[in-house]
Amino acid sequence: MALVTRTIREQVTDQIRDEVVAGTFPPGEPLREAELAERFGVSRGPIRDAFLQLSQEGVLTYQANRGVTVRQAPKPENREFIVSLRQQIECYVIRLGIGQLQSEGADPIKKALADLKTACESGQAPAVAKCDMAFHEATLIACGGDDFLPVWKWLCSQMLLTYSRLDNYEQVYDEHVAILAALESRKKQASIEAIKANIR
Amino acid sequence: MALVTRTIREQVTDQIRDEVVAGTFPPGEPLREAELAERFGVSRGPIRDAFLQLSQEGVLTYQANRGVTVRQAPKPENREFIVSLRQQIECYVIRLGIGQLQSEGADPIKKALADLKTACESGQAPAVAKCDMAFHEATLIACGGDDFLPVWKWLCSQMLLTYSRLDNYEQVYDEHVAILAALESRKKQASIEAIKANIR
DNA sequence: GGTCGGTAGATTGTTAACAATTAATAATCA
DNA sequence: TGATTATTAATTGTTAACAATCTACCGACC
Repeated sequence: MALVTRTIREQVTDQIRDEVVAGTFPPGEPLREAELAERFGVSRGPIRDAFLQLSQEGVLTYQANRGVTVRQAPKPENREFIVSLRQQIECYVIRLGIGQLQSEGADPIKKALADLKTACESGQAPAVAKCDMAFHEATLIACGGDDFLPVWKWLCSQMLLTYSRLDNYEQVYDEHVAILAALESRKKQASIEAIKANIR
Repeated sequence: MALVTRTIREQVTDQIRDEVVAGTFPPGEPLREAELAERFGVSRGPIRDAFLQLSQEGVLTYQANRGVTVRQAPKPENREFIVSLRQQIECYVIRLGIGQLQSEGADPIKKALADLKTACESGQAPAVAKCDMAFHEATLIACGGDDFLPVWKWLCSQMLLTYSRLDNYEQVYDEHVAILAALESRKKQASIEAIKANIR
């Protein structure tokens, strides 16, 4: 059992990230360590760790002795550039790694796609956004792009902080089906086109 | 007095980052919390915070319950791409922000340039690398690119982990003089060219 | 009326002790 | 002998208490 033993810090970090992205906390208002510690039933230590990590990820803003707040969304004029950087990274990793992608290497991507399907059917935007990211992360890992994960996550966080285009869940799902299909058939150019069409 | 009150965590983080970049710790060998805590005369708390932050910055690699190690340098084939991303960010920020750059806004850049001169004359590679980064950081801030600082720092860390081209200190200094001159005269295209020539 | 200074409460920063996990060594059994 | 399981030491993860800092409030003074 117990394939992975997740530490409290990791669980708390994921939970807070989800809530911030889902818009639970009003922007500008500080997140209090003691409050969250009590809510999760843990001490302030892991909460502090989570705050620090999420600040680095670009989800929260940290000020010494004054705590953290939800990071304000990037300026609209910067969004296009951020999207471009994320596109470049995913396309670069695929271009380099699709050749050595084994057939069983795509299994995590398939699983992520199944989760995404469930989320789309449920119609809950935060769940869809989370599964969407998980799909792309699985793709990056499968293509050997682990090295770029931190910077990729930062870019994704910035995108998630802005209003996202999660309106047509059916289309979202279809686009990812197309990505997986192109990857599995080892079509480099088609995969890149599918990724570019999806990231926007 | 006391322009900024730097927390212990920040001081420790900077110190460890400097040492890692300078090559103090052999790659692969774990960094021990207790050992560093004793060396700095603080408790393990701030050390843990520093480890966590530096892992996010891409300087260290963190494994649950097993500590951190110096991150191995990115694969050589990825270096060119990383350099390209950093170039794009700096050029983008300058393109967008050079218009609203006030004359006194360049003061921190001038100060960074003076520090760089001192470092180049001393001939110590780690000091030069640090001042080099500080110069570019000051430039980004002056042009209103604060938002991109985390992702920019990650890219820089990756570059610093590979063997760098710090051989001709005089040229390094001259290149930065050229950058500042172009910025101060508000020449957008010339600034971008100077930046591109320097980042490699 | 407005500003300066101080006090009290709230909040974050740091520490040291304790718990849980890991890795290496020794002991047991086939 | 070889492999497998206890044991133990080293290390990280978590907690709770203590210290330092900041914020808001209130009163004295000009």
